[in-house]
Amino acid sequence: MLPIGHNPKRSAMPPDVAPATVDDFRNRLIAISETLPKRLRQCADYLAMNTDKIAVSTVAELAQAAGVQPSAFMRFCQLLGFSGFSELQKLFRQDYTQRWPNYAARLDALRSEVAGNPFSLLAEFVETGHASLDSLASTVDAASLQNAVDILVAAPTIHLIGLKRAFPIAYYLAYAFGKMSVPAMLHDRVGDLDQQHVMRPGDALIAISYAPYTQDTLEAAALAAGRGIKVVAITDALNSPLQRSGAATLLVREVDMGDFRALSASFALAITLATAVGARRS
Amino acid sequence: MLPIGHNPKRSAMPPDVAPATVDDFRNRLIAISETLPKRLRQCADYLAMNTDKIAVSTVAELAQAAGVQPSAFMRFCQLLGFSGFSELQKLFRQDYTQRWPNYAARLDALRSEVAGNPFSLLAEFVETGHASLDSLASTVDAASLQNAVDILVAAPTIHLIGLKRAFPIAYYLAYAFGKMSVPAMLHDRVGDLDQQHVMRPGDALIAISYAPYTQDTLEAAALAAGRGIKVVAITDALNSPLQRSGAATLLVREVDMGDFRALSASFALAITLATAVGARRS
DNA sequence: ATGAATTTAGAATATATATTCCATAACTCT
DNA sequence: AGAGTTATGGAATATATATTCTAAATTCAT
Repeated sequence: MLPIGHNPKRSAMPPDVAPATVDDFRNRLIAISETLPKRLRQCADYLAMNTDKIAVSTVAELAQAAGVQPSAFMRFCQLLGFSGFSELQKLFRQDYTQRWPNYAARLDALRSEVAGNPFSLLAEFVETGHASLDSLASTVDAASLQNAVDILVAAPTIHLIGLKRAFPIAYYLAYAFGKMSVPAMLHDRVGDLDQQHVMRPGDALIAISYAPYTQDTLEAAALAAGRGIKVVAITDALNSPLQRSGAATLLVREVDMGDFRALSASFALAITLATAVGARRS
Repeated sequence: MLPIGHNPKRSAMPPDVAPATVDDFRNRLIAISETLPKRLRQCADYLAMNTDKIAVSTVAELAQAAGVQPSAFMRFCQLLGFSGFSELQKLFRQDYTQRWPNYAARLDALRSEVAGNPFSLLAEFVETGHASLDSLASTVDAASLQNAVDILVAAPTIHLIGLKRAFPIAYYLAYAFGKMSVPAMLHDRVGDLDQQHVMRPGDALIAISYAPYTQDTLEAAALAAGRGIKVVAITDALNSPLQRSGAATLLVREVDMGDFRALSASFALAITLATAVGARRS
């Protein structure tokens, strides 16, 4: 009956004292999440990724989101050392009101701060990311997108080429197609493509290149076009050399900041292509 | 008895429809606050300066803070057009969480609409990209970022590992570091790292992994940590296994849609790291 | 200053939400 | 395989919280 005294059992025991700060909470969460049974682990995993929701949700909501019964969630709170959910929530509500006006205004404030501060730099890149995403709606139109999807859906195998800065996108497309069992081949040099048996009639090639255009990518596109393979180009200018291969072009203007360009817009476009093609093929 | 029909009395009447957005709320608040009797005006004034507290407080708390009875606060909510306080609070809780939309419902909507319409799919991915970028402000804090940059600046060589979905980010970091002549090595399997001579004392490792975590990445981080190499982790959960390597963690929540996740936020963070480190090194 | 209308405070009630309990299911260990 | 232990789901209960109601106070127009 007495809960006093130490217990050498395998799963974690609630400590005598509740976490007093959000950091305490974090640490305790990390500490116990190794040794948790299924449902309680679901709670831990969910909260680890969604700490921000604690302040504004009910147990019922959180429990459902974690795929768990409210009672399980309750027991989890107690394992963390709280008397119940209310106490946990109180902690986060306090934290929320403390560091507020920041949340929305923070980025603005930071942008004006001294350059060289990494955090204000982050604010800048976040901003350029937003800008790039916004521009996507005006550079890509529904018809060309539809056209590109149609081409890709019809292709037995989709070939991919993108080098240097464009490589992450080509890779990601290959990864996504793979996940959806869409036959795709990622190429990282023209040599591969050059062999007759690699690209077969009816196949399609997605070529990705931004200025200054990578020679290999252009060659690959030209090679494919020469063999009657349809080319879908993801590029950044109307007069991009990729156009010369008669490619179905999807235009992406990444806003650049200094020497580097974010790829937010390109990725949004890439996932769209992958998902749309995946959906149509299955 | 009938509340129908207009009333030409001096003080404001509740409108038929409740504010649907935070902006609506603000406008309505401003509109009526001129013509309010004492206690209700106190409510208005208090909320005008403390809108952020609405999501995480009870009527009793807010009423007390405004120096008013709960019932007065109640009547104020109704003047605003809400059925009661709960409805008002719901608006603000949603506004706070809306950045992490409810995908279950959303995906269903998409599945029907999107099959033949890639453009609306693109719109969705653009939106999730925006959401992910916004979330960075709340998951990454200035201190951890600064800490990570410090670690990387001090390292003679920066090692990079990120596989599967995280690979594009690792690759991009390597590319960016390369452009800035920061010594960096991209690893794509643990084997490389395992050799004593590859990671030298003082080096740092950037490990990138999102749930479900790739075993090789975790092993690499553990291996590095075991040799006293400092680890900077880019990951998505507090209890991410990367934490076990005592890594300096940068938390990124990519909003996911279905099986795929955009990488907008991760890239913004990656470029920031690269640029900040590059600037400090040169 | 007086009556009518409006506003208010506080108690009473309704509702939402957290929390506990217990029977059953899933493990562990021998 | 079977006893003992731990974990789970769901209903039952307790508690917090929102909301309504009414009598009293205040305000306003005349």
